Amino acid sequence: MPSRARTTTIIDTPEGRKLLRIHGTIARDIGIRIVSGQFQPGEVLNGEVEASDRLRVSRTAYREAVRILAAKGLVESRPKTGTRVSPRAKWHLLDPDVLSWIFEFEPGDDLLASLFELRKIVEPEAAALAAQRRTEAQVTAMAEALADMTEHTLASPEGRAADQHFHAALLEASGNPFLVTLTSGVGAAVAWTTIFKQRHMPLSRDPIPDHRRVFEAVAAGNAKAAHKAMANLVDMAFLDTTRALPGPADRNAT
Amino acid sequence: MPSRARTTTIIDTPEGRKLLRIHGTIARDIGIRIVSGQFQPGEVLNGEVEASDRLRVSRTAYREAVRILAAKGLVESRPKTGTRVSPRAKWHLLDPDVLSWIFEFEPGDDLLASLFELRKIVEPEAAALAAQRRTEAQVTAMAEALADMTEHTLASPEGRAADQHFHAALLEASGNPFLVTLTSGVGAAVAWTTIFKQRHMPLSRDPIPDHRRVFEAVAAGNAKAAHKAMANLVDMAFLDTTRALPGPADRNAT
DNA sequence: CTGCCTTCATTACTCAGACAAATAAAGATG
DNA sequence: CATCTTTATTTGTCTGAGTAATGAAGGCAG
Repeated sequence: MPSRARTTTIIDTPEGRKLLRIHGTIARDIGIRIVSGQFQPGEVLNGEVEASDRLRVSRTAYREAVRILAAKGLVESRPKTGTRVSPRAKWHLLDPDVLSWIFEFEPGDDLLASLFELRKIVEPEAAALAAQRRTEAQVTAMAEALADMTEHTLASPEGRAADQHFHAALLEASGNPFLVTLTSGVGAAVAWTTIFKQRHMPLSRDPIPDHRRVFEAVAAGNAKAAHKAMANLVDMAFLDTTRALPGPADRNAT
Repeated sequence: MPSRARTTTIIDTPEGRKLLRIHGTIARDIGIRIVSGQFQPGEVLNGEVEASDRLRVSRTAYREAVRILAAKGLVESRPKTGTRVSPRAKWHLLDPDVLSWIFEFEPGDDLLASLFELRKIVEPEAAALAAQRRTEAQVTAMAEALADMTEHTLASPEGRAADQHFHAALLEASGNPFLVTLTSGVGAAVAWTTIFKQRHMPLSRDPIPDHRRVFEAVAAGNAKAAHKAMANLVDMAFLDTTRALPGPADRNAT
């Protein structure tokens, strides 16, 4: 028996990506196909046996992948009927993984606009709350992150990490755990597209001053100013992102 | 061998609850213990073998439960170290299941306040967007839901369903899928507490007029009025909920 | 013909036991 | 003392069997 080349299952680990087990990679694969429209809502996936041996994995691994997708609202499985893709209304669109899968394939234009619409609603308010509630330690953390951002630019990984730290500290300062999860997930997904952006055009505009304005307003405890500064920052980020992503991307008009 | 009484595994299905498989019930069990603080972040769960035979289930079922929890960011498992509860910052607090688990055990007072803070930020804006973008069909749907709410009251299951339909239609009208998932999940969790509320006190105030004002503003396409009316509605809902939930609930001060 | 009940076939669900892979910690080596 | 190697433990994966749920087809009365 030639057996399978399973022992050499080197999981596709591009670079800074969290390395996944088999069930993780399969969940990601199918998840991407679902959010990209390759598997339409209502469509039934192949049965466990067929699917698992088409993918050359055990049923166990495949089933765990399906559990993950079901936990994120992408599929629903019942005996006799099989596993079918859920309607889009049931998808947990704000789940970090689902978001990353969406942005993995294509940003999606209208979805991107919706996402920034959400940011525009939430983040300024979060900044305003942070201005009212921030502790000294949080101000210090934001200051350090801002300094790191200034030193390394957004063109470097360190700079992007500093950007993330800045926003994380700000959200932390808002004192609302729901705002933290919401915006951190969204922010991570958007940041992922920023990398694409950097490839196409060097960098349209220096984002540091925008960040500095937000920081100073929060540090000063000026909620109104923080709100305004953050609103401006989101607007600018949206402009940068849309300008960088060229195509009309009309491959599937949902 | 007497075997086990597994054949009589009647899954605990209280009433209107979605009936769960074994892996689902286990995930829910552990999930509730995590969000309620019985399993602290950083703590490692029992090994798969020990845990699975303590629960009298197969390792497969237990593992699928862990996959679900991992998909929701509650745990992280690696070989040799085991499965450990993730820090709260990694939890997907806006996941519908996680939310329901949180509200299953204890509303949580500060968490409840944070949740309504989020609603207060998002829902008025969603109403404003709905006022600008709603189609005739969506207005009709909202009108019907409102009529049903008026007929049956919130004291009846039909009335609560109508309430959900009303808000769902409104969110749909906002044209932003992220707002839909965000608010529908949050709304469902809050609605779940409404049932508790009804048990303790009959009903403090008639919510119909609040809803009617929102509806009329949206139907008229008046974004500002819709924003204001919805803000008022959320405020009232918060007052009702906090007034109904009595205790200081000091059992675990996070 | 219609409506309800029973039977049946299909599918996911659960179980059991074995082996593989990863990795933190202990131990050996320089 | 530092670094490499070994080891033990835990999750990860595979296989094959049997169970439970359920939509659909068929039977039976009205």
